Amino acid sequence: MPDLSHGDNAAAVNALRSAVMLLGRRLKHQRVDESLSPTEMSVLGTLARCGSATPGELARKEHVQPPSMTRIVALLEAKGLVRLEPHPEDRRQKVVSQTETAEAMLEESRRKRNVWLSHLADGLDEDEWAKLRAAAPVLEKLAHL
Amino acid sequence: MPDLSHGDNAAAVNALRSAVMLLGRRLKHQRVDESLSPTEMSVLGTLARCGSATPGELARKEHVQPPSMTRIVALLEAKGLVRLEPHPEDRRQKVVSQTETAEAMLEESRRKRNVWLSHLADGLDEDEWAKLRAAAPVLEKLAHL
DNA sequence: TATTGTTATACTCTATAACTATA
DNA sequence: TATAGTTATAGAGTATAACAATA
Repeated sequence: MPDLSHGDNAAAVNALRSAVMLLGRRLKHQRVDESLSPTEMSVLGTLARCGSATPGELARKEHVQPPSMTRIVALLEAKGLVRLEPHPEDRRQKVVSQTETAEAMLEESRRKRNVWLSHLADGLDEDEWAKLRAAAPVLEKLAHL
Repeated sequence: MPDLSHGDNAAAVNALRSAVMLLGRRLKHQRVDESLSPTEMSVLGTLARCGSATPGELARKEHVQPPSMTRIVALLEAKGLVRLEPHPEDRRQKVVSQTETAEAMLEESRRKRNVWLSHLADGLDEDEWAKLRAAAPVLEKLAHL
């Protein structure tokens, strides 16, 4: 493995870090769904993919501490977006799954996201979009590393 | 401009958003410099590039409200990393610039960042790194759009 | 004893509103 | 009047520590 690109990687990591923090701050405010925090949104996305999960599993997947996930799940339940059921085999655990309301809401948020996307599209050319599309799965992998 | 890629862009934005929020949370904790928040770090980076700036300019560049920047600058000053001087032409404004301590600290943080980078390098192959390097400037542009 | 989830509490970062000083 | 910066205050989101119930 050649180490030539190490310096370039360092520069890239530098740029990524500042861009990620800045984008994170801005995304917090440009929410596609008012009244739904980024992490709540992310949990719903995870449930849409996985079907259902225990609070502990969700905490691990979102890289959040268990007490934080307790709060997030409680908020989602209060909004009618998830359902909590007893675990069939282990009475300590619970099973969290999304409701039909959540599915409808995710569809609606997809629509709103496209509006925001149109704004961004004006600022980036096709070549830049191609780079973003290529990097998106890598960033996801990186986030979960 | 063909609209064929719009759906793909939406998917990419989706992935980017969740990756950005997740990475943001993790970066908050995996700080290259203990006792220096991501935004404080970012401000130092900006000052390193621009030489000096007023609190208002910094707030605009970091997309933070003026009172937040007041606090950040005060924290950096307390740590001896920036210097505040009166503006030569406008007595309402101030000029913020980095100290020699800050430069030394940035160098030290660069060293620590490479340690973290080595960890990441194990998880990504060269092709993935190439995609990240290509996307890094686009993400920065996006963050400032 | 170890593990899952919760409660209680505190901290960090940022925002909004109201104020001061200068232009 | 308008602008730069500050002070005071509040809110969102997360963490740690201590606890309950179950394994």
